Amino acid sequence: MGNVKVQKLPTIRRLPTYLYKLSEMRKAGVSIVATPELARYMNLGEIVIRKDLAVTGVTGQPGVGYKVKELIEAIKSYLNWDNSSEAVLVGAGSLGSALLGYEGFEEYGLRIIAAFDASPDKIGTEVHGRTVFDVERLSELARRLQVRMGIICVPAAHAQEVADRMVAGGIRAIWNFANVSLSVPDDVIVQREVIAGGLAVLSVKMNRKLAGEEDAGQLG
Amino acid sequence: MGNVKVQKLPTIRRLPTYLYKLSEMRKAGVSIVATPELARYMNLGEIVIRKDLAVTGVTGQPGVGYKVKELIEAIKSYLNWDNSSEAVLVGAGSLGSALLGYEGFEEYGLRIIAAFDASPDKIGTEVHGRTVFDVERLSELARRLQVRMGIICVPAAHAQEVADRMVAGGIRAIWNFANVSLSVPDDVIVQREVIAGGLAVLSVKMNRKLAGEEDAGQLG
DNA sequence: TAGATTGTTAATCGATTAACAATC
DNA sequence: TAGATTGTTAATCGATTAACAATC
Repeated sequence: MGNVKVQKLPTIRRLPTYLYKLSEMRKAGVSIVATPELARYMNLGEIVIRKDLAVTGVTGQPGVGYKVKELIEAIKSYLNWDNSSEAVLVGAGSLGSALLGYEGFEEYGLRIIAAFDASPDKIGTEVHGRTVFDVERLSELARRLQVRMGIICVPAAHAQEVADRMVAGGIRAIWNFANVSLSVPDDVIVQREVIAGGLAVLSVKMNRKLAGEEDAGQLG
Repeated sequence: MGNVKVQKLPTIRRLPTYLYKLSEMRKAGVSIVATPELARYMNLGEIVIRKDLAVTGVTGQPGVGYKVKELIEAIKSYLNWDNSSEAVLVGAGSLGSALLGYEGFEEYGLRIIAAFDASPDKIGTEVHGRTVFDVERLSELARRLQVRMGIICVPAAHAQEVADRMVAGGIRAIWNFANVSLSVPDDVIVQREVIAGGLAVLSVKMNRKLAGEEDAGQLG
């Protein structure tokens, strides 16, 4: 179904959080960071931090710590976020607009260069500085713009159709915020985002809490 | 740090996806579902599905399948989504507005009953039918409304302050979309949502794909 | 040298997968 | 009965945690 087996998924999911923290530190002029500080920030054990950082290939200095700048570069390189990739977004509703307005993506090597929608009310307007095109033109423009990544923010009922257009337009990676599983060719990757998943985890934690147990991280 | 150790996290994260699919099926008049169909929908192996459904305590009928209605109720009950809980949301920016506008939450037992913001431009306005109050009134109103859950959609720099107000207002569960780790008392639960985590996974999948490996799910 | 921290190796734990008997 | 599917038990695999030597 167009996907790739990936290991160390929990670590990978945490990398953007490290990246954010490290960037803040660099801005503040800090050049060295040691595990205990990151552990506190991440709400995780020190060993977890060291194992996480290890995947990037960076090696720290015993008794001292890691170079902030080196870590930032290594994480970006590991995620291939150093050469910023371009994406198109389909569905300029509330979620789509929120993503278009999120400035943090630049830091994550993502540039959303165009938006698409099916509604005549939206086509031709600008959302956070990006023109909204007719979704009919998605394949054509994706191909012309040489975009490799597509973000789907349309209602579930239209997601497959949008995915088809993306594939036809040469898109090879889809970030899917719609609540459906997509059928795509084997050489196309789909990452589905289910925000409600986090809510489910929170709900279970609440229930458990009321029942008694203790201790874990905020990420999970 | 105010948290609970939870097992079977991957399963829990998937439950909302099952719930969505099952609700669709019920709407379509389907009353029985078997593993193979769900496996196809979820892009997962059949055994995973059966193990997942097992946590809800529902028992299927060999050779036949599970009762859709029974599954829906069991999942909702497992997540405690049957008695819908109320929440307040802070930060009526683009992400906050998107969440306020998301109708799917009702299905997930969540009702956002009020919104808060610090900006005079927003205070007093309505966003998707909810009045935006001054964040100064957060503690007071949360207490009066007897709300147990808070959703944070403010910039990282203000998140801790908002969390403090929530705690002061009697909120015991925080869904945190800001890019910081929050300090809260031990009896408060925080679930941090890092959308960029999904982007990281997608990036790594892309890189691996270019390198060659194969096969996995869309959820991950 | 003493203190701190890294990074490796081993042990534990949980999640995923496989095999298969039980059931409709 | 035959075919399909469930659910249990065991095997494999990977992730988390612990212990500790190596290094600055």
